[in-house]
Amino acid sequence: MGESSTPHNKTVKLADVARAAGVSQGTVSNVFNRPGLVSEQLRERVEEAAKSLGYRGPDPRGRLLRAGRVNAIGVVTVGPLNCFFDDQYTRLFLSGVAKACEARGAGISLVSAVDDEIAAWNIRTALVDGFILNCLNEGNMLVELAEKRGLPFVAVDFPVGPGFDVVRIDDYRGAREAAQHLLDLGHRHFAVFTFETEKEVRVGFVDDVRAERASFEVVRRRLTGYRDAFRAAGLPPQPVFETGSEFDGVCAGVDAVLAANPDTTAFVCASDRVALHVIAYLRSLGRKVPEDFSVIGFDGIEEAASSIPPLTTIYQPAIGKGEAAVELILGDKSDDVGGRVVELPIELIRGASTSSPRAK
Amino acid sequence: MGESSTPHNKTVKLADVARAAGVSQGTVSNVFNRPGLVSEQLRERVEEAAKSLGYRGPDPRGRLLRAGRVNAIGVVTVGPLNCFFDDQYTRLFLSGVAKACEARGAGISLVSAVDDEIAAWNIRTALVDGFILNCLNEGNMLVELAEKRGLPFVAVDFPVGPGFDVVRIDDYRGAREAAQHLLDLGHRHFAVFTFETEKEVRVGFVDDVRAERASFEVVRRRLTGYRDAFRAAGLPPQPVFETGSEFDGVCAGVDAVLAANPDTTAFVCASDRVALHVIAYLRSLGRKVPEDFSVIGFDGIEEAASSIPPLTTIYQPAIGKGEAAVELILGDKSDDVGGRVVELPIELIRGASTSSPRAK
DNA sequence: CGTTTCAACGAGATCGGTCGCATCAATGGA
DNA sequence: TCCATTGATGCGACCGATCTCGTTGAAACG
Repeated sequence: MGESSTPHNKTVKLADVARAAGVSQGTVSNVFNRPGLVSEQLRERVEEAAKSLGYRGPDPRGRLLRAGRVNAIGVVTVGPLNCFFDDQYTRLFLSGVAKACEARGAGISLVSAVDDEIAAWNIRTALVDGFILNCLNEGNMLVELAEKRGLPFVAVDFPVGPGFDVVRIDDYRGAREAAQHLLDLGHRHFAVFTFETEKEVRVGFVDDVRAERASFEVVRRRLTGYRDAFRAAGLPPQPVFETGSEFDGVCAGVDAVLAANPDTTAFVCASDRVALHVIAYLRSLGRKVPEDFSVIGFDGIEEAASSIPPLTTIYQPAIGKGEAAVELILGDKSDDVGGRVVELPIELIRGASTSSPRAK
Repeated sequence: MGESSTPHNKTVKLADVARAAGVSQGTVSNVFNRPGLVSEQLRERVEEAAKSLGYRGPDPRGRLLRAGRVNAIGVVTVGPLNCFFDDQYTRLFLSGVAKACEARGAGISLVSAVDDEIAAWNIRTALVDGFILNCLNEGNMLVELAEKRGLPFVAVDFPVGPGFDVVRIDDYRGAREAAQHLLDLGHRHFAVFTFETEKEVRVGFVDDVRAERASFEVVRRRLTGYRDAFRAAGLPPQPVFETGSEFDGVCAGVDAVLAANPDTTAFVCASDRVALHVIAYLRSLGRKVPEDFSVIGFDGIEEAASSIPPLTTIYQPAIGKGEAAVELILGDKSDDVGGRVVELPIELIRGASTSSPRAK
């Protein structure tokens, strides 16, 4: 009872093992990290000492401080952490990020930015080598915070800015192609279903002023694309409705649009998710797609291809965006001036959710 | 040209700011972390010095070494990183993990374990406060590695072991209920579609020996559940086919089973994903569900509820499992003896993919 | 006016490793 | 035999911040 046999009160560290084995710290470090540099005899002695002391190997914290590199990148998103997993498109994007990180042997840290304060703290203190900034609105604080942190970062779907890299698609063209596809089929009365124009979803019609002032540049670019397509076809402005991504908002949108304009024959949706909601709701109302209404999505997620009917949509390479973002951060650092822009191609996928409008 | 005005070659650190402001390091630290403890006058002086030196605030690496806590937990999965995002069930599980982490202000690190060596390195060196071990097979190295690391960890869907916590469901009962549901409907000829029985998928029939030796305990428990249900109903052993989770394997399974036993009327599937594949393939063969065949899934993912027909399935609380795992790691550490077991309830969801077999 | 008290701040000791360089012995060739 | 080379180790200096004490000064108190 006099003395404890195991020194459990203190964590054993490299120096303890070194002392016990009668060697220097550097040698112990080598035993664990570069065993080839150490003679077998000495190595065994050190390993024995380590085992008898219960040493578990070099603590990554000490290594980190010395090495400087974390070997992980942080993915930031506005909103709660689980929004990384709640959305199909985000999921695909992250899948690309994951694939590219894996290939480079890097890890991924999910950092949340539910509110401004948490975002600030997390971006200041996250243990990462760089950031991927997702779901941004223009002038977003995230970019400022990342700049302040001084680590490399990539902004996804963001207006090009000075000194940092951007990955994006041509949202304007995507929107315009979607509208054009329906125009080509003969549609003349549309409903445009858009993402939130402000930080908070506000289900309802969106007037021109609100459309032009939309916080998210993606939203502005797309709305402009639709507008230009309609205008070029000689059509008056078509109604724009902010539905958000949830089923309820979409239902409200369908109801409102059909009440305001019973001639509507085509729904132009901000995402496949919204489009699938539209189809489900129309079906529940006893209306058929594409016989009664044409519906076009955006994204090209898996569910869109296997839905009934298969969705016509604007495919964007979500996985490719994720991979590109990682490459920008982890890749060649020779010109770290930033300001590189990667714009990935989109493509119209002709499914069976669009057709010529029925003659009335 | 004699001297550079900005000392850009070295990173400025706390000590530099302290020297420039003529205060101690501790005071600078307080200015950034506990501003209230510092007189306004001094704070301004320090902040000015920091700004003029381009100091970006305390480096998290130093803080980490000193503080000890990373404030993040690592989620480990066998296989590539992107398998976190490629599977609906995993996605739900992680959504639960994310939610719980968010609530506690912790971050999430995704750590990959593609092969043994990478797993060993990552678990040894991941900057986390604890691990959630996912997708395990019995005797899996992951548990040993986590034990060696000496950090708290939770094993999900794993045989109970000494000294560590486990989150699971009653797979035996789930399987038995699934089979019983179909037995109650009058089915007598089944096909059981199972996950991989070894580390690598091997599409094909599974004999008793292989079934009993299955690497994954989940698989063994479920197969035992099915077997006991059939046995209790006075039925001979029913064919078990290893399909994996991909469409091709499932098609092969359907073909093989129908060729071997044309009387088959019911498919008992390892997951909703497999069940949906079965339904899709049967439909492509011109067979109807549930008129020609009954199909039951496992998991209760969203797609199962919205499929056509809605899937009958054994629901398991994937999100709840994730939350429970986080609670075990981050929660009350008073009894850190480990060995706690959280078993979450399952539930039979009656969809429309099962019915009484058609009289022949 | 002496003493207590408390806030504000400084000094120094960690936290746990890793890296560069010096050292020392052994080996090999001239 | 002697010097150059090579390989294995030891030594000490960081990496960057935070925590624990102890000190100081001034206000407060009797």
